[in-house]
Amino acid sequence: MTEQASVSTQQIVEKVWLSIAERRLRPGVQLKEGHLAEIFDVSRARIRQALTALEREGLVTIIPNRGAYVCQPSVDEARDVFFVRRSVERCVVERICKSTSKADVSRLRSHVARERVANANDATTDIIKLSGGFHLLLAELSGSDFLFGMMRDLISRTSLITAVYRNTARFNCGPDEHDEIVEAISAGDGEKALRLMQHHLDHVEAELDLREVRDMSHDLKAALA
Amino acid sequence: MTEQASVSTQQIVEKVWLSIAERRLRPGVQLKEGHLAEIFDVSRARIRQALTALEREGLVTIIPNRGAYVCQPSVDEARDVFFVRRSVERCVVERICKSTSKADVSRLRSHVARERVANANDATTDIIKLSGGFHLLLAELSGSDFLFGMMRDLISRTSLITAVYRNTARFNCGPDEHDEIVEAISAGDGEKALRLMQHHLDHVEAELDLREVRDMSHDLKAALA
DNA sequence: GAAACCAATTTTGCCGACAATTTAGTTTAA
DNA sequence: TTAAACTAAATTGTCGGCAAAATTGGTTTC
Repeated sequence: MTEQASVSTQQIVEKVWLSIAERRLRPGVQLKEGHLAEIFDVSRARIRQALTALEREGLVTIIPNRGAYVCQPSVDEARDVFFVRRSVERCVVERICKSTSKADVSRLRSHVARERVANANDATTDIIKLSGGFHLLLAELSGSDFLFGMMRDLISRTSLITAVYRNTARFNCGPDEHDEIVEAISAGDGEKALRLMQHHLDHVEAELDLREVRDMSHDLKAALA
Repeated sequence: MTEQASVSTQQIVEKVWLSIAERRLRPGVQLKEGHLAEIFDVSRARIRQALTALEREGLVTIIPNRGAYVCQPSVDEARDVFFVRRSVERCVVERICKSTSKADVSRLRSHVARERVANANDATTDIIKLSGGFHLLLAELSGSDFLFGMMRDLISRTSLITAVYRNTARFNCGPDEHDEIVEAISAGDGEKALRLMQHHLDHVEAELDLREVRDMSHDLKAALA
């Protein structure tokens, strides 16, 4: 018999995060500690940790004595996130363009290459992770820890918003626009990189359907399977 | 006999936050769960919650299996926080200037008035809370939940940095500069408000002594008394 | 004399169980 | 018929205790 190592808090967070991003867990669903504990086969204490982490990332709302629910971002909140993202991403690109090393460009290129592979294979999970990861990598290369943390928050919130409001079947944060941005940075053309980034964010936001959605899935166990 | 209600998690966070901001808890000090539990007379579980909250605010670092320590922000990290603050505060002021109501200005004026009172009375605790609160109020009035949350993070980190690196005895975030900013906003002069805010942040950063500090206080109980 | 090792103590991580609160269902009265 | 009130079930909040990991202090060895 093999010793069955229990699931870590981080793994639970990622699993729930993915389930939300892939629209298997719908906004408004209550995440009951007991159910999750049973599903992941861990104690409720660990579930609790995961839920507070998810609250910090803006994916769930915890109401005292009432429980944790998948966030239902309003249209205003969605626009708010995109507004802040525009500012932050501008900041990031500006900083990167001030001092780019060859190693940085190489990391960016290899990341975009992985995005292409995921897209070619239609690997939904990888596509979601990597398209967010691109922007996260940019923040990392900007050299500001605080911007990095902020981008982390913004990306998880954007994932939720995209999951709720997107109307197209395809994920919109494709590798082509990422690629253009990388090449502009590599060429040292800061102006162009900034312009491309703004357009990129415009496209992502433009593909959202900003009508209110009220939908619930009670199939918690199946969604997390 | 009166029923002794136990201390809430939030109260513990605030208490530790203040102790750090007032330099009674020095950077690098380990915050042992057992000791804190004894000091506040609560269970370790609640201390644990408070510590994770403090970690999120950037005031303590939690190392797995090793414990929680008061953060020791490096000079680079300090500059990083101020860099981001400049961008965010610019964003906030721009948004406020676009649409200011009389009620907003009135709230700002009354806040600055409270700052004046605290300064006149030399009430250190109030001065710290209110000077941060001014910037937080600006973020609130900007109407962006995300900017508000970000400013919350930035302020707590700035408090830590100020506690570590300031060389003057006085707190620098005085009400006079705040007052000027409010009046510029009230007059609808966005350009001036922005300029004043930048100068204000310059002053705050300029009064920091950016040499490394290595100091520890073991007097945990006294610092929290 | 210094480095390495080992045991005893301290501290963190985790889980199960109990208490408090909320929710859902049923009864009762207007 | 409706609404309030009461009861039972379910869910969250909290605590104490135990296991695992790390620190400390002393001892041995080279």
